[in-house]
Amino acid sequence: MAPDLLGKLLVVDRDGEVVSGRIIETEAYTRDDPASHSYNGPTARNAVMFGPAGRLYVYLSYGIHCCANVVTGADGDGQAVLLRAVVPLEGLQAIRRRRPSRPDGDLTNGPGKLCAGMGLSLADAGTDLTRPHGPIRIVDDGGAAPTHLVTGPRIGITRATETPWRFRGRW
DNA sequence: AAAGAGATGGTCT
DNA sequence: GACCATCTCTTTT
Repeated sequence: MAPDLLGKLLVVDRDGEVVSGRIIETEAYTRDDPASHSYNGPTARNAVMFGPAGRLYVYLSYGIHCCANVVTGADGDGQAVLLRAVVPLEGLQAIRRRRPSRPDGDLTNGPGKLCAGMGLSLADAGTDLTRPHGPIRIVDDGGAAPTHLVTGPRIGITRATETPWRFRGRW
């Protein structure tokens, strides 16, 4: 489920450099959801979404930006959670380097910005995020669950806009 | 501070 | 050929 990812860490650990951020905003997308990439069934693009949970689904948005999702459904379900925002934790230097002349508050506070700042791209699609020593992983460092949730409408979609499946953690 | 528009390319009809 | 799960820069209050 989407809220379960709030508070966890997205860690990118490669090229001898560790970058991480705490997930503070997500959106849920399911198979029976008109706004979801999986709505019309499996295609070449969304194949990862229909795979097992815990994999990274990355797509190209508006021809320019990459957006990262965590597959949350069982194999064949076509369900994923879009990572909308993280708070930088480790590797702030590297994140700033990838996002030149942006204020600190705008480094990873959006799905495209998050990918840019953390260095994620289409080439990373399909990565198993549950491998303890993998290059990209979701980590539960404990005690980081939000004290409460704020839900709201999803952003940037034109269908099923009334479905309040955007989740922001508050601490 | 808010609003508007352009960039840019894969995917699906 | 239309439609985007967005971002950034420029223009206007």
